Amino acid sequence: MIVMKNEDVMNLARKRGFLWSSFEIYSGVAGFFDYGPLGATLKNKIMNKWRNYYVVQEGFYEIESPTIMPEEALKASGHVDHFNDPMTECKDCMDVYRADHIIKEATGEEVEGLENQRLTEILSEEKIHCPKCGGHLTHVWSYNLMFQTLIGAKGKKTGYMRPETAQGIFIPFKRLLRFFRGKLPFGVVQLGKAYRNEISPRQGVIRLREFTQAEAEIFVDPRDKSHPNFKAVAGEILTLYPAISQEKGGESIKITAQKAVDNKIVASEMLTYQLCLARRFLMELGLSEDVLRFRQHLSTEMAHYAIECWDVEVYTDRYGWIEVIGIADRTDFDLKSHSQHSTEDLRVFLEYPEPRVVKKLRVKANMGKFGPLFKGDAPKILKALEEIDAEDIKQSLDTDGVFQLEFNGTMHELTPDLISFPELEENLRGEKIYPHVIEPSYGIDRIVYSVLLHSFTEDQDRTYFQLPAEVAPVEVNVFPLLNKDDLGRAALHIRDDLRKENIIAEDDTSGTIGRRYARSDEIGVPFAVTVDHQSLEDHTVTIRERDSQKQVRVLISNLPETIKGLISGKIKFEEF
RNA sequence: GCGACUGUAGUCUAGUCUGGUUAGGACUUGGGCCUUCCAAGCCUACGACCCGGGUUCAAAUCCCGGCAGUCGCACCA
Repeated sequence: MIVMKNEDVMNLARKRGFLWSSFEIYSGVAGFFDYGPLGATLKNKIMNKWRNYYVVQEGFYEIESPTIMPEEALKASGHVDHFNDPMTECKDCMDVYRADHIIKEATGEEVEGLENQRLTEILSEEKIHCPKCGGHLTHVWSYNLMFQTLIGAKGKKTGYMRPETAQGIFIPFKRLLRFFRGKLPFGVVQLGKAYRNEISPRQGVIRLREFTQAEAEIFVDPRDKSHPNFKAVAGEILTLYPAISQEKGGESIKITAQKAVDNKIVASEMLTYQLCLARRFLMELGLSEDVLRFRQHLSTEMAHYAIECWDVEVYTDRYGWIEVIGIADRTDFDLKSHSQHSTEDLRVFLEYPEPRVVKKLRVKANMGKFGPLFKGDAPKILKALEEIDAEDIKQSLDTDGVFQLEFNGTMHELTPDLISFPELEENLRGEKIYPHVIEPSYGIDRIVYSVLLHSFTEDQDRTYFQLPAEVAPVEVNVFPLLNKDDLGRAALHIRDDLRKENIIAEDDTSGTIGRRYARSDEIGVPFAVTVDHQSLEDHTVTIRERDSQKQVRVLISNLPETIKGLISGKIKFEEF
């Protein structure tokens, strides 16, 4: 049974301090949300769980880079060009077009890079109308998904809020490569805010203008996308929705990770391994198999940097299937592009298993003649010769008897008596290549939302978040059964003892015990400890489990250890 | 971005059409009473007309603008 009610979930989340829209007293700004006291803790716990997965278990390292980036870096990444489209809209049929595209279609002129105002003028000068219905077009506006800012007192340098955390990992690649002592594969992660100035963010926490990403960039040898630990996940069953099924209107398929690779449904072990990891992560957060699927991007929707991408989607009642994680093979797009724009060599030297012997021609000058002929220019001409493929020079000499070299604006004729071509055996130990990047990119806010949505439970007389104990923002509540005698004081002692053991413990004395259980359940506290009169006599208390509402009695002295075991899952409540 | 509709305590809502007393109720929440285990009851307290401007003797109510929300269109590299 799956109960989801976006409305009820968001109401409860707002009421109990998980999530609310930001800047409410100034009537709010669309696309921004606050995490309240419980929400922030829940989110942090989910992020820490993510760290445990990727940093501790996978052995990747976390870095932190600035959220403001200079224009050059985002030009290299392709974001400046892809986020700056001049748009125009038909006043009649309301279709939206790229203004430069329409003009090019109508006039054949390339107008890319012109100012919006100029484009607007061209539209009216050339009497260009809506290609669909012939209606009038609006003025041209910039459709820019990045938040722009100016860096420095004089504000001469344009900066942008980063649209993804990934770039912060690609840019210092040389230093990272050195940190990992030059060996592939290695993984670097970053958790942090990213910013996109969405046109119309109207889907609550699903499309935020400022959101939290957790991204891992795994740098791999492009010729070897196997995974050393693939066996560990090979038997896991994945719900895949490949591009080809989507195009044919087909259904998703259930298939083992091994078969997905064997049948080439997913391109590599590396990618498939990441799918399995994502699935495990979400399931441990309480999302069940039947609300999860992996949808492959169609070639038309793929981002500019990827060759293959799988979205991990979660089913929601309000929005249908939503993407919570994107797992992409970004190839060498980013490193190559940053190399070209920055002139830094971001390649990795990969050693061959065996050195390769390559036979090669070398240009050898007969210095006895070469020197006197060219005098002072001789060394420079020699250097220029080395830049040219020896095969080409030899061929030219063999056929024409002369090789023309342009140097410093004058032509020099090189004759066969000046140079010879001894054959050399070169010992190649490896080559320099751009690593490929496998990138799982988690949308933390959407995951928090999914966890709340799917943990939301309504039974006959309770409404509550059935959060996994591991991520519950309050781990245990301590209640005196009644507000009299010394029960309250005893409860506070117990609460403090639990806190000393790093357990998130709260107390509540307001209202009847039933009301307090209800309040406690509502925010998903997995366990409640109740102090009664018997506690004062035999030093025992009861532990009540949220989901079963059953109680067991334990010694107060064993309580912290028991609660810890229950939260971590090492002790099962049913086993008492 | 465009259009339609909507906006009263934490929540749900009465009042708005037809301008006029101290903006009413329920739930929630805080304090207290009662209470030996699952939102009971009683007393009590806190708490609101989205923001700005206009019309008027007087605006929650009428008008204009803004913001936000919902829906539709579009957008979502």
